[in-house]
Amino acid sequence: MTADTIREPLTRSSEDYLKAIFHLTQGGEAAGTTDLAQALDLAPASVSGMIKRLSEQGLLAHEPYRGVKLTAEGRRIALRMLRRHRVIESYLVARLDYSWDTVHDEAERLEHAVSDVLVERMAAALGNPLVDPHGDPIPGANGEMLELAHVPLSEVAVGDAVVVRRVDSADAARLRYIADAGLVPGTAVTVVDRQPFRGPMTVRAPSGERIVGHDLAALLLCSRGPR
Amino acid sequence: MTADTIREPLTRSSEDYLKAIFHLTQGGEAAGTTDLAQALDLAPASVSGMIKRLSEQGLLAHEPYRGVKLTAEGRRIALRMLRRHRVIESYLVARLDYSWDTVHDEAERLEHAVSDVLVERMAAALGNPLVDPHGDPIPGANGEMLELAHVPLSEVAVGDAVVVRRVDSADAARLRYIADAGLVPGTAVTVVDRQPFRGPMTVRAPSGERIVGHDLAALLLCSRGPR
DNA sequence: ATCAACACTTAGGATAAACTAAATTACCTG
DNA sequence: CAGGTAATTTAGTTTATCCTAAGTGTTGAT
Repeated sequence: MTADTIREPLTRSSEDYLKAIFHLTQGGEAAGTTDLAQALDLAPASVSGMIKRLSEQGLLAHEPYRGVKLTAEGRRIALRMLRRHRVIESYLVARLDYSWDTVHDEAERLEHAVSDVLVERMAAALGNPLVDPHGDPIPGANGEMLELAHVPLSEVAVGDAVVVRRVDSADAARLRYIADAGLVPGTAVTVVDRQPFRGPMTVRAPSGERIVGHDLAALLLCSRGPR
Repeated sequence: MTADTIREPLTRSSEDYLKAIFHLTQGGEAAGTTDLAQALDLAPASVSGMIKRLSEQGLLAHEPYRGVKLTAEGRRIALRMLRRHRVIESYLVARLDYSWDTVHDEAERLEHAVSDVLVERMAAALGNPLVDPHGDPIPGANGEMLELAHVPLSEVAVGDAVVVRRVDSADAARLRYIADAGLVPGTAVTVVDRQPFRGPMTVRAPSGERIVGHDLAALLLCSRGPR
């Protein structure tokens, strides 16, 4: 009986915290207050306060001085936000002429304002896509998400041929650079050379040979097969 | 030099106040605190407080105990919100299968979140429409608005033929009723009979003869000519 | 001309979310 | 294992927006 509390609608801030925590805990580790503060561009003390509120609402599991993880409910909400964000990005790019480097900020605001109905209409209009324009998987309406075994380009061996599937960045300038270099998702590339010690690598792409720095290569997630 | 202050972005609340004041002052009269409170579903005291803040920001002209009007700047912002709202409604109906009775609430939230770029993209995608699905004129990007000489159906004389152009209501149930009665904008109707003392009237529409109450007829704005 | 009713404003308080400054805890290093 | 550093939390303040309660202004009816 006490199980399903009547949940009052979350604030924008709360939604942003949950999203950020979701991202930070992708690796399985709890998210630290400072990391969260950095991700959200807030003072650590502000984050401590919000962590307390969200924990009281049952959305976070907080071990003081140890960090936070999402509860099942918190995770459900985070995935809903992620779905919204990625469906919106997909729709804006496909139907309203947005480019993949400018679409993030718009989606960041809209994701807090759209209704579930609108998200589903947009998804349906696009044929329920499984990935967004950056190659990121779009969680389903029930929270299930395609999990793909991608390898960062920075870890592909010399001689190997892979396909760029996903670009792990929201930075507009970086995304434009990647597009200009002809390394968008779907591009087949072969590693020609790799320098050690996080040095640059050389890849052959349809657009020609490119020298790619290690940090950038680490953001280009690739697959060997057709997916 | 002091003329153009750097204006920090308005809050959602402020935008809603400006919109409501715009509507209430359409007739030329100043808007009273109580009317505003009713329109926004807030306590009058809260409205007094916000009026003070918005006046200090130069968006309202407030005569204590006499009501408020918009300044030029306040009006500019209100028209921008109105454009957003009506462009969004138009887009959702045209492209995402919304019906005219459900679209209002969605637009009400989105109008605070969309960028100018997105609004213009949506408008362009629809060929820059001049009216929204309810027949309300959409202000231009520069604030100019088509002003049409419409007559409420409730004031059309017996025997006269007019075309419904605009429905002045945001209430979903009422809008559904109007659609069911076949009286959406664009419909040609002839007044067959009118009862006095705000009584019902009978009109002939393509869908058949309809008896329309006075209050509803007052919401159906009509024109005689092609517009 | 007064006063009751209503409209409006002021005063004071609550909540959410941010901040800074100060205190506390954890952990690594020597 | 003591101490220092970095991470975290607590305490107290600020801003925006709402509230209720109380006080003030306006006005129409007698």
